[in-house]
Amino acid sequence: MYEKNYRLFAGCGGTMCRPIEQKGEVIRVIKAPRGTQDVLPAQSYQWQFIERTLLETAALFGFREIRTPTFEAIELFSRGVGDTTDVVQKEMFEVKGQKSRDVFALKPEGTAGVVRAALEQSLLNDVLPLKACYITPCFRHERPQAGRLREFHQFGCEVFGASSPAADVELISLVWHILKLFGVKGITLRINSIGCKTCRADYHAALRAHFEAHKDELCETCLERLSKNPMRILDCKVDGDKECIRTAPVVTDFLCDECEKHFTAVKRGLDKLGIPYVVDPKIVRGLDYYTKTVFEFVSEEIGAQGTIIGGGRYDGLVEQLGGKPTPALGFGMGIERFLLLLNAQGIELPAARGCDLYIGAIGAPALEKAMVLCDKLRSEGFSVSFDIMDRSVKAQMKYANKLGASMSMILGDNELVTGKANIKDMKTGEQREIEFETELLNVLYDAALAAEADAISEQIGSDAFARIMQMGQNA
RNA sequence: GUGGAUAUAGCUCAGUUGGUUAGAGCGCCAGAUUGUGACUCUGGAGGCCGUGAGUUCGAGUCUCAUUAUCCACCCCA
Repeated sequence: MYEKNYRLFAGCGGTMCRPIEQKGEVIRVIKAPRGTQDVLPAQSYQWQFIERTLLETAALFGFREIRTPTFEAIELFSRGVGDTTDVVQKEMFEVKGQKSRDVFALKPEGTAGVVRAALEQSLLNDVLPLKACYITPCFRHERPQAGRLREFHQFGCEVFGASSPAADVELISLVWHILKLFGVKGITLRINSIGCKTCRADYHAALRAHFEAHKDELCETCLERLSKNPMRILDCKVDGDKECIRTAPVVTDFLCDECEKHFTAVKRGLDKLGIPYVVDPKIVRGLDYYTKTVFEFVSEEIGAQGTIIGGGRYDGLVEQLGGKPTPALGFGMGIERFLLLLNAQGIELPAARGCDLYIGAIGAPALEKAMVLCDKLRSEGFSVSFDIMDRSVKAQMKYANKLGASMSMILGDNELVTGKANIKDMKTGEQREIEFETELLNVLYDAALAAEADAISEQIGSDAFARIMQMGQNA
């Protein structure tokens, strides 16, 4: 029987087809698609905390959240991100409804959708600058690797309407604030200017001319890059330290006056704010829309995919997507990569809210009472639990311990008669008797007040991180 | 898309030159005198050794294929 059913799945391969027999039918366990990740209950507090902190920090800089669809017209990306980019050419997920002829793309990045929404909803006709931020899933069909998933999440910030270098500096300083807040170290800010439309064209031409002359020295991928994205050759892992690369022309020598001035002002602003950076003429962003300032925040600690934040100015994008010429800039941060970094550096995030009280019960009448009490306490805003597993008292206590309940109380026939029960502090083990109908709520309020007082005293003299943490918890 | 490594319990991993019924630690569940957690002790559940074929009297172990995972290239966050 088993053998027979098992054979039904022979050939489909992989652990996803391990059969499980239920009521005579074989039901296989389905695995998540390649390159996707589950955020489990035990870790979701990390996500919640990070997301909250990012949005709140961005709010300090005047950014408000925008939410745009997960899928968009394919043309939005081919026109926005660039027809020739890898992202558009070979990494997009396409989706369509079974009954519809229209094919869409799952968004491979966040910026294009924001620009689309800004144009469609006429946000750019309102007060400028427009500052919008978002947290969104992004999808790219690549081979999964450390720090590279097919579905990943991006926190992004976009500024529209500001051409001043001060905008570039402010945006970078937002990232700097975030990194400081979480206490991450060892991140390098690398900046570059890749010029505007005209001076970049000049530079590309010069670069191509240079490498055409050294074609025989280049590796295969670099030959491909020569036509597609010649700046990438500079960063090649194979050819990286060959003579022809050292002697190659440098972008910054080709910047027009305006771009040159802009870049100088950005560097000056960063100096003013005390933000350390490295000018790296090899930085190339893979998306076509970037102009002038580009930057990356890179870590050495999370594997080969070390760019945690990447961004820059994209003065031509709005026009490209049908709006009037509007200077703009933004960045995207990979939340999974950021999490990898936090873990690599052993940075602990505040734990999720625990259980305030566990009410154990012996017998049906007591269980009913526990249920009613829990219901009442929950509507007062306390996190409480009771037994829904028909467990023994001992097992209930064990469970309360595993929940990390701060207090516990057991109800049985005796308690129902006297109206009194022992309430136990799970940390110290101390017990005291209370009248649970009248005193329980006060006990919980007292405990909450004491916890808050502790938190405040810890906070005195502490940093912004703790304050934001507190803000979040009170919210 | 290209290359390398790996695949044994929920997790981390043992498993000898191929040899009876595949193990440990952690976790989970249950007990250690009446209705109270943590520490300790005892017991239990949970695996066709990723899948398919081959070699062999005999395969978790050797060979091939396949799938998946990880790492790197590429690309990017």
